[in-house]
Amino acid sequence: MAETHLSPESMSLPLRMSPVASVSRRDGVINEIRRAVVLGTIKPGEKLTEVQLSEWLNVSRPTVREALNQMAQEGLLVQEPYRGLRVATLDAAAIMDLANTRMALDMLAATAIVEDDSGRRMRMVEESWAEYSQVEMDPDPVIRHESHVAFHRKLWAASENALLLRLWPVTEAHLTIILAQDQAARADPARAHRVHEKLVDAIRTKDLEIIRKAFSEHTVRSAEELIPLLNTESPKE
Amino acid sequence: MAETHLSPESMSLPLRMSPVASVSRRDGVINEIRRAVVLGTIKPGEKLTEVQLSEWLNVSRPTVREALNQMAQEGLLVQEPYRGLRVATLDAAAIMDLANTRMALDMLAATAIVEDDSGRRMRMVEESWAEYSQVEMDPDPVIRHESHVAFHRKLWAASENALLLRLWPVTEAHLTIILAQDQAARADPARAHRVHEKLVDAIRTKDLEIIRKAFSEHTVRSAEELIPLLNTESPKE
DNA sequence: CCCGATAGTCTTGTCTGACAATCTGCATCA
DNA sequence: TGATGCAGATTGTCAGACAAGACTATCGGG
Repeated sequence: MAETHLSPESMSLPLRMSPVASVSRRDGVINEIRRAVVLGTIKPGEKLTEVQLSEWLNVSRPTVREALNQMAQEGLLVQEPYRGLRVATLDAAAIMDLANTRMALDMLAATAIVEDDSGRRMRMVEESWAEYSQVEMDPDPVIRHESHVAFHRKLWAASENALLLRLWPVTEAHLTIILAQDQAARADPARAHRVHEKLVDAIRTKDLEIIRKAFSEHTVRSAEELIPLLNTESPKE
Repeated sequence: MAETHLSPESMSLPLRMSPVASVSRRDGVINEIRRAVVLGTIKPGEKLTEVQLSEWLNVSRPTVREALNQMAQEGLLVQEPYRGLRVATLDAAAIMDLANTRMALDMLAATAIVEDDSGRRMRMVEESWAEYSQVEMDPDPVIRHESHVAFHRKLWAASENALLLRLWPVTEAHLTIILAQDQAARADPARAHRVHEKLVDAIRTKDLEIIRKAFSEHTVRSAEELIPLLNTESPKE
């Protein structure tokens, strides 16, 4: 996988319409590493070195370093001083922590959405759902993961709560780790579609109790299903 | 500020938890800038340049850069590509966002604390309260701010929710900005003491409704009081 | 006189190369 | 055999440099 150079000059045509703000090289590096984690190319617990990655991705060490710092701050990587970085591993407790925290924040977002009389926030939800529906069946698991993640981020964005949006990257990192640990988790896009459709339907009712049940179904239940699947092997290198 | 070496061999008991993990120079820079923001030395909206800060703090530009990146990620600074960094400013909506989000997450933490039968989490709350009480009347406003912030962080830590702890830095950054924008907000330590005492008392009852009321009193009310005090001057340099 | 284009400058983004601090593993010696 | 110390590896930090994009001010045209 050494030939994934993100040389911008190779493509002279400015016709890429991806809204990815990957203008900077650092963002490119981040995307590349994140993709490797999602794909399982880099396994949880595996050690990463700055020089290795800089050769790998054909960028300088400072650039790699900035990317790694950011990802460590988000929690996708864990950093031990003078000892390197590893892809984070999460245990059963962490999975439940994520589920509980998302319940709280998803409900916060939902409350803000249903309390908006202008209908703008609800419209944003519909937009997110439409975009998600378009690509959810993509054969590329990375694309599916990204669209899934983007859907939930847009749900938070629809609440128009500025802090919530800032909390998202950290939440997403945890989510990514968990899904990366269990490959089977993203094996059933049809089921994912049904669950998310119920979620949107619930939000449309504007009944917070119904919404809570739908989120519980979506988040807590899937977490409880995920925990027994944990392969609890010790971190190796 | 360089002589903070305390040899770990001197104390053989592994009792100490976090003396200051500021082993690195980057953390020193972060603390320095954060302190300047809290003190009002750097005002919201003011522009920061990397070279200026590196001369200022006597460190290299890459080090300053790493610090600035981290703080931008936390939200204390806002970063516009090729245009520099400024101390973030928050409007009334953002203050209410912070209050609502903290309500949700504080209640999540409180729920985890009261549901813990071992009593360990409640003991952590008591510890946090004891530490906070010791320094809350310190004449240095920065010390007071830090102890206040540390108290709330430890409340989240007491929930033993790993994700919550990772969400704290972003939350703290918003809190810091808001308090920095309104100097008067930290002018009354006695009142702060009463409010926080009621908070701890409420948690001791283990009654979630009482706890909710206390947090509401603490968080939402103070936010509503803060909003009219906003000096809505345009960002200058 | 006012307005728009262009050049210069400033700041960030990135690179190269280097050195110090620290951890790890292996070899040596009591 | 066990402890010690040295060498390699990796991170943390530094210095200097250049390119890319954005801001500013001057100059020319309407």
